[in-house]
Amino acid sequence: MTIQRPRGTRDFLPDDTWRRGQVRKAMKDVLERWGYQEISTPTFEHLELFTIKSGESVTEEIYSFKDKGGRDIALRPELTAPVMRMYVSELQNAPKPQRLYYYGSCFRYERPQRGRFREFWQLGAELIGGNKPDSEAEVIALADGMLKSVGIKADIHIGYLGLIRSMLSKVPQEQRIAIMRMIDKKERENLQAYLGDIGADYLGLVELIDLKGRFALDKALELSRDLEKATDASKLPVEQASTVSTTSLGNDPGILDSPPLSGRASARTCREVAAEYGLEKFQKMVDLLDAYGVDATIDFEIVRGLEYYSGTVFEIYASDLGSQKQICGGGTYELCSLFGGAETSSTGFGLGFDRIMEIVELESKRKVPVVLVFTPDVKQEAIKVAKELRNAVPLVLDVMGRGLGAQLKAAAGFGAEHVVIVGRNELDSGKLTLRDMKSGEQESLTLGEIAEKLAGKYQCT
RNA sequence: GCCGGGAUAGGGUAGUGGUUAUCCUGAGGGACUGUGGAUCCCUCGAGCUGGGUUCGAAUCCCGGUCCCGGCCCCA
Repeated sequence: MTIQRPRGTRDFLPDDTWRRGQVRKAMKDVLERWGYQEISTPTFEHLELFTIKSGESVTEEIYSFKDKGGRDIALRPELTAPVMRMYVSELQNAPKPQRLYYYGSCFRYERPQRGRFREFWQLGAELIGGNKPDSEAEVIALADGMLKSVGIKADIHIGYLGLIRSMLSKVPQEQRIAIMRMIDKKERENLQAYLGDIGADYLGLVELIDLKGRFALDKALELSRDLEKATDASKLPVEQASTVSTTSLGNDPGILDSPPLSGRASARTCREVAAEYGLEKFQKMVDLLDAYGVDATIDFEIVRGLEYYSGTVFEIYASDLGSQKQICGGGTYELCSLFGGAETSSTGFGLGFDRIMEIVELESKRKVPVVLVFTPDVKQEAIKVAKELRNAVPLVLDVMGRGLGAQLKAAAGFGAEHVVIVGRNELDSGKLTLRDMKSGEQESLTLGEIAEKLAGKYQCT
């Protein structure tokens, strides 16, 4: 009986690992060109880091345990919180903005299915220290560039929480939470009915989220004007919703338990984040995206359900991925104060690396190393030759004690394109035999000539 | 947590109660002593797991594990 992998985990064979490496490298190249710097954080953290950010309910989906010192430890379920923790403790006084990126595995105790595993990889970026339209546009354009670099065609949907939060400032908080949830869940009928029940039809929310693209923006501008008028007239204290409150967990059971909420509700009750009209900011951002040449759909239905997002939010979808088609999510948020730092806006995103791997198509294939074939009587010399050639190309040589014929046979089975043959004749003449395994042609060349000839064909990546 | 479909050598498979479990591929060894995947020979290697029904179970029934797809959820 062999030992199995734990549920929801995967082994990556050499080919898989190579493919993942290629994709990762292509996307990292883009990040580096945009001036982002890689960081890494621990695989496990104090459980508290994640419950502070997302509420106690997340513990249900976290791999957590008590260590031998009695500490509550969690395998990280995401990377934003660790990155922000690191920023608060190490980088608060560094020049802003900070452009950072990360790649690493995360763990969630969930039911595995297509594009969803218990250990999965995220590649993400954070631009910390600004909330201007410029930051948001840069980050979205960066995500777009990364996906394009690996040939993925994706739909980018961008929303703006400033407007919706402002609209919702007119209704009590519990209702706000319920409404956000219904928008996020795309429960249109329920939303319509609920807004009717509480007499909030006049907000025009359903109309707004039904529109996509340019029309959505026009509608938003219209609603924004109405909103200003209404506010002026009634002198409603907009600050009620605009105040940044750093109150941590909302432990009010009345709110947590109020139907029809569950799950994310606790996350939303964590805190209030600044809400402002600022629709012109969003418009500027859209114009900048245009300059970047990014094709995005304006979609106010994107609310990302999380209380700490404050400005632009976005999600990216890939069509042929079935039910788990979202490959990227991000936005502008304020998390620093939760971890004890001065409040700072950041914009960032996380890419679901495994889902991307399901849809990328790689044109290149991995090169099989050159095989050095030798007659057993010159093994010592062959090893010295191998050592030299390895400066130029990846190369393997027999360790199975095979004779020349068997070595060639093995090289053919191995899929080698080139074989270098070393025997007494070659050593005496000073020229080695280079055999092209496809054509069967052989030529006599010096070690240097072989190295030069093959180097270009076996560039290690 | 819920619903559906699965699980037979390393990979791919056949087999609806009957005793040595099918075939392909693969891997290792040998023949072959300085030139190819051929051929020949030998070897290795399997019914997820635990119960039950039965004279007898890969096959039928139940539990569990894992995989695939869909819900719930997705910080």
